[in-house]
Amino acid sequence: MEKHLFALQVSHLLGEAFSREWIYEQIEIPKKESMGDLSFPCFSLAKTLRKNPASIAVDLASHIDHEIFSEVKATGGYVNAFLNQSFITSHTLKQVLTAGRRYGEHDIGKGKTVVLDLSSPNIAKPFSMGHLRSTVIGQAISHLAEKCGYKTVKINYIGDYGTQFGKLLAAYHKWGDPEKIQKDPIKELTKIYVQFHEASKQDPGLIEEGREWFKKLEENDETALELWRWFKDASLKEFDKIYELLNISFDLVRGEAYYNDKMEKTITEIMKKGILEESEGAQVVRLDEEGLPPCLIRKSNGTTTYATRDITSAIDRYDSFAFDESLYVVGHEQTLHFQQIKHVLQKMGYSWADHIHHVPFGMMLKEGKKMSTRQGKTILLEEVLQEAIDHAKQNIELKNPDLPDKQKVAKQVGVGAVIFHDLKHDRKNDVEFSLEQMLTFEGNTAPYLQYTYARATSILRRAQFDPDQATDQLEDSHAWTAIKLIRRFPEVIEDAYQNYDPSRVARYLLDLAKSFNQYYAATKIIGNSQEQAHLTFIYTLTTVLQEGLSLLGIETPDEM
RNA sequence: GCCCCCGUAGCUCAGGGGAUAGAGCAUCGGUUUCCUAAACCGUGUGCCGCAGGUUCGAAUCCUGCCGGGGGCACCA
Repeated sequence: MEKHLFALQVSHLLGEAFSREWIYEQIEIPKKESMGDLSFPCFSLAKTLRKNPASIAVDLASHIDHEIFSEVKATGGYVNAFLNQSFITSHTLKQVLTAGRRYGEHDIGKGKTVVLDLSSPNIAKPFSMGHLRSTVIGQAISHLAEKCGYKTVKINYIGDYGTQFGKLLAAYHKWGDPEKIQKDPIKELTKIYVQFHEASKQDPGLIEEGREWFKKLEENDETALELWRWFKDASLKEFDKIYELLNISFDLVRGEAYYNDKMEKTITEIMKKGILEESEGAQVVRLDEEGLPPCLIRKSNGTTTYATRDITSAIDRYDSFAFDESLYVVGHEQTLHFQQIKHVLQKMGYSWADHIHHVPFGMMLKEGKKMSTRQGKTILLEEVLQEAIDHAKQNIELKNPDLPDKQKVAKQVGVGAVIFHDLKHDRKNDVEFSLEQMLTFEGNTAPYLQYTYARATSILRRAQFDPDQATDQLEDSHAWTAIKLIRRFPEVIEDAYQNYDPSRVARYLLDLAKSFNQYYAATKIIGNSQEQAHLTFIYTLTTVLQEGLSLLGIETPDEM
């Protein structure tokens, strides 16, 4: 509102030469609060107006006048505007009070559907830190999409097929111990899988055995199928424990194997479009015009690839959900793969292929290197979560031993810390795994945000705040930074969704909490002459903080 | 070899054409007769990988180089 008004005023003064849209885009928030609340740089006007930026700024500043601004002044080449704090504060508090937790909603996605591919762990393998990224980023994006008015369909596309299972079956017949597997399936299966890889270095014949077992699986050999089902069920049970901890559910859980009998149709279709070619005994779609390597559709031994499966599943997703956007929250090492399947779909004539977006993210690194299941280097998420919860429990015993429901709060704090540690980083960057950092509960962390929330709600509780008694007339400069941030919440949501980047919300919440803690340290609320107004402000802040954290999939205990 | 991403404080990271480059952690010091000290305040920190170029203005855009990572059809 204030930004539009500012642009409008500047636009009137400058006349036709510069569009209001352009002026609006130029407006920025000054680096330092002491410089003002909004700023318009005049440098690029200098050439056209043939005046130096500083005098343009002086000229503009002297002519801007509106009750929403308490002061407008020129500083160097900038026109800096200070907002009328009581007016804006009152307006902001009113907005949040009216909307409640719906504050920040948009209707840009109204009537539209977003399909998300997220988590997608592989059976018989541990749920790694890498899958955590896909899961929590995907979950946050789905929440953001819903906040923007979209309907979402969350799909967990389980990796339950491929040559790797042949290897696992071969390994099982060599070293498998049914009792041990029964007891701790993923650990035991991973062990023999790693063992298989070690042994195959000495004995390459093992790889051939693996291929043969996969062939049996494809031919529906009963022994192979039975084992495959066993491993799959056992794995899914393990994954569910983690999903329960993370508090995430899916609309559809489906394995790649689901598409086994549907791929011939896809291949036939590709062939009919005349884009399928023979190459080195295999069948491919050439993507020379796009500057990409060919997309392998059928291997020379007649079996299909995951590209074929992903093309088939993409078509199936469109047929089932008629999506407006289809997002794949998958690591950036698969960028090429998604470019390929998107282009193949386009060549097949599907215009909706343009609405497929790979949402890549960086890898979890260990000592600067990719973690690999084969080398047994993966870090188990379940262990990390457990350590985080234990650590939270210790903190509670130390700092708030009388807290009721300690175990529940420890879970909320520990899990929140792990989720937030992942989400606060820019999605695209690689993250160096550090248990120490994940277990830090001070500074830029989820526990910091939760603690802020708990302290704020604690005041409301003690003062027996009743939203019906709210008043929006607050005069307090300490609250100003937080008020301005609360105003920005809706645009942060939209921006984060449109960039598929939850870290923007994460960093925003840190700023918001920081501003509140500064206010809190400087203000005595209970007994204050404006007590009701302060409580109202705190109430709106907890609303935004809670809603923001909830978008990230993080819970907010009232006490901790 | 080719393609993509990254290089900012001791560490982990923001900032992605605009003002004196910022946070957190770590260091050191301070704040509790007061609503949760998982907090707040103060303190120090930078050839923004290197070299050119574009621009009134570059950490930011372009080119080259160096360093790290990922990918490049029968793994997914």
